[in-house]
Amino acid sequence: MKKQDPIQAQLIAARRSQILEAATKVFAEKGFHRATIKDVAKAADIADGTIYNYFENKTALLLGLLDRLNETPHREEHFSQASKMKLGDWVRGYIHERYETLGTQGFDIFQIMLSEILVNPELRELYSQQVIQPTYALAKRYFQKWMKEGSVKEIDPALTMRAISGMFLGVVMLRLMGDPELKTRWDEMPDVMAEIILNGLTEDSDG
Amino acid sequence: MKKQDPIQAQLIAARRSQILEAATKVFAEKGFHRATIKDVAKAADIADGTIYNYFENKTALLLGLLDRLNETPHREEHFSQASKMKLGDWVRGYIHERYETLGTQGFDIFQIMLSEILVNPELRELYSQQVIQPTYALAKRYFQKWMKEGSVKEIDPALTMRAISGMFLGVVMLRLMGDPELKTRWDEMPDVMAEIILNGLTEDSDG
Amino acid sequence: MKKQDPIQAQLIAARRSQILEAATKVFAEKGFHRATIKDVAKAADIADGTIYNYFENKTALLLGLLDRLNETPHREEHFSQASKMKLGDWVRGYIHERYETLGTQGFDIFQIMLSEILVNPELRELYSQQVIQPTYALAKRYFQKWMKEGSVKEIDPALTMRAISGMFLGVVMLRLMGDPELKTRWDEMPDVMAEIILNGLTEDSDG
Amino acid sequence: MKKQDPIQAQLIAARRSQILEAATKVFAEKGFHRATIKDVAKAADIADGTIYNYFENKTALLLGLLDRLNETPHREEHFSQASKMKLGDWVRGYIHERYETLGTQGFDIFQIMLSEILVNPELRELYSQQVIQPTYALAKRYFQKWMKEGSVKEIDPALTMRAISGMFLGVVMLRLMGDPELKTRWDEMPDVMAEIILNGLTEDSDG
DNA sequence: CATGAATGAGGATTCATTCAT
DNA sequence: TATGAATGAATCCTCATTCAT
Repeated sequence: MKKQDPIQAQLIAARRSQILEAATKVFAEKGFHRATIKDVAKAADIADGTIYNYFENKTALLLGLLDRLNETPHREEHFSQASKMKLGDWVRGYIHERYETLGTQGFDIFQIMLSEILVNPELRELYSQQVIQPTYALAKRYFQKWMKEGSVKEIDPALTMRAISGMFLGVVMLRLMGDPELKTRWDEMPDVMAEIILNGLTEDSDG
Repeated sequence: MKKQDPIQAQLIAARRSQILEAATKVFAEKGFHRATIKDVAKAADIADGTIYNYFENKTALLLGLLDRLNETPHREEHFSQASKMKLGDWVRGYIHERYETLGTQGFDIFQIMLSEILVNPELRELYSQQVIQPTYALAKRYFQKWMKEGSVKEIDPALTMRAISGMFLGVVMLRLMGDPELKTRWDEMPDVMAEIILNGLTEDSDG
Repeated sequence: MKKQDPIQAQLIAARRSQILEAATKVFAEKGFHRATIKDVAKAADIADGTIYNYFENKTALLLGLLDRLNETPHREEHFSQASKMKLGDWVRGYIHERYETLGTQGFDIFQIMLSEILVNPELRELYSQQVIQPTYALAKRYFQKWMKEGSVKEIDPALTMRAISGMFLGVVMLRLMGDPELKTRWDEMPDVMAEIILNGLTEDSDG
Repeated sequence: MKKQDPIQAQLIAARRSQILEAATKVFAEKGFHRATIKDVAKAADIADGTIYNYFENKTALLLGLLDRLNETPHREEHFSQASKMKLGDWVRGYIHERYETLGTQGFDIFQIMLSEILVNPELRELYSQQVIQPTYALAKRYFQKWMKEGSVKEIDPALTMRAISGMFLGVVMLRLMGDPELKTRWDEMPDVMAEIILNGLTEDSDG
């Protein structure tokens, strides 16, 4: 009431950012459960109680992180370029981009998030609604277009999408689980995955 | 004073089994963190303290479960049949089998396990050593054979294996995250996945 | 810079009133301990901090409420009519009036107040000084008059007064404790109490 | 299972007693809200957590105290002697006894209890069920007998009982509120109260 | 080995109060 | 004076683990 709403809103957003920043760092280091609110507060250089002025509880910090991850991605943009490219290039590009958004610290926090998602229904639901479903919806449109064009075989789009996004997710999981090969040769994965997705393992004529 | 080792050993093994059985049930129901030692003890119909005669601490229960999951699988057996079949049939069969070992409760406990693996380095290491690496080692042999035979293209085996097992893992993850489509149509997934792995999404002639 | 004292004083009084009004409502609804300063501030439509410009701390709000309850009562007035009436009528009237000042919300706030008085020495002292002692002092005068007139037996006035006001208080307590009979038939109590106080339970001749 | 049930039960009862003893002392000194579980644990010379093996939560300690107060009283016994005595003697005796059970520390703890009862519905309900209602039920029987005998006037028993027990309660309240007169002359109160209850304030002939 | 009562460190959360603006 | 964000002490309760019996 005292200050103008827009400025207020900015301050609030800034403080929330500051807290989420700290949370990202602390959670990535110690994991969600081992990290305490005090840890986060210290990292953000504020008092414990202040966190509760911006987040309902500890779990809400995770939800906040999720929201944040979601601000970045330009999924739609990438899909929209599909029509302009050869399918192969597009797939490689897509994988690349998807994996780039994870970037360094992204892995750590994605690891924490996945761990909690597996165990926390609320978070799971949110992730489903905010990340998975929208992606499927988007992908479906293009998939159908490709099928009509004949650049993609006539197969069940729903399950195929799940197999493919499963591959993305699973490869990340394997890396998160510490596979050294994946860590070292991470940059080669998009090509490998794209090749499998597009052409499979067998020579052209097999079945 | 001590009884004969073999009998002792059997008793100990039995008691461990009893406890792990209980742990499986309880963890699957409540998750690892929410489940208490008391819960497990009750489910096993023994005293809290007794558990500590067989497991060093709560985490050791998870490690125990992991060991246990590994007793079952007949990975080697399946691989050994590879030479006898057409590649396509073999892949479909393998996926089927892999997913069957999860069965009902398997999903719940795998969910818990994955969640912890992501966050607990010790567990992660164990999982890597006992499950992932052996699988890779095994798969690698056959992969190379297939390549020599020409039934599989010449591609990097290490990364390819990771992409494929990533797909297995990721699809399970997506189901664990609550995807309704995957729950309903789970039985159709092996065929879809096999088709992609073998032939990719594009018609034979594409690139 | 300061405005004239009288206006200042009025503003201050008004703001205090506004706050106490809100406190009454909030305390009655949630109880003293469960109610937060924020609750009161919201109800008063002011900022938390403002309350501290008018009251030293949370407890002072209760003291303020007590002061306020004391502005209302017309104890003296009622007593002053004693000489004009028959004793019986006067007693019945007094009880009626005393209970009327409680009125709906009165009960709730009295409940809170009593609860705190029992536990908070400062409040207890204030209640004693501002409510109990004045009442006794007043009552004593009339009591002695009635004794001289012979309309009341020669008994110890101090203890008798305590027994009688104890009855008033205790009956309210019983109602506050949720007695359904008292809630339903509350209006009949003054007559019952008056009858006991005046004539006791036994027929005229007993002892 | 290890030790015999009866011995077990005794140990448990003893520990509960030990804790309630400590709680009585601590609550009486600091009040319910100001007293911490740690305080009680220290007073009982046990660890904080141990309390929670015997009581669900802090409030349960109060409920436990209430139960305990209820073990003592010999209400029924006293009432059963009613037929043998003159009404006047009986009433005086009853008041005496009722007030004796409070004895020294009883006042402190009753004070805490009342304070909480006024504010805690659960406790209120329990007090109503375990103390108030049984007393009413018991009293009602005798009341009706006395009326038939003619030793008590024909008045509404329900409300009369409430007026009288209200007097008991209220006088205690006034004492708890610190009335010095009541503290000093407490022993005289039963006679004063009995006189009022039996004969009222007025000389025999009045109305 | 089995028991389960005792332990007590640990952590999320609340909220009265302060104070810079 | 009004504001309300920031503070951080305070506390209930949980639960893995120990150990005397």
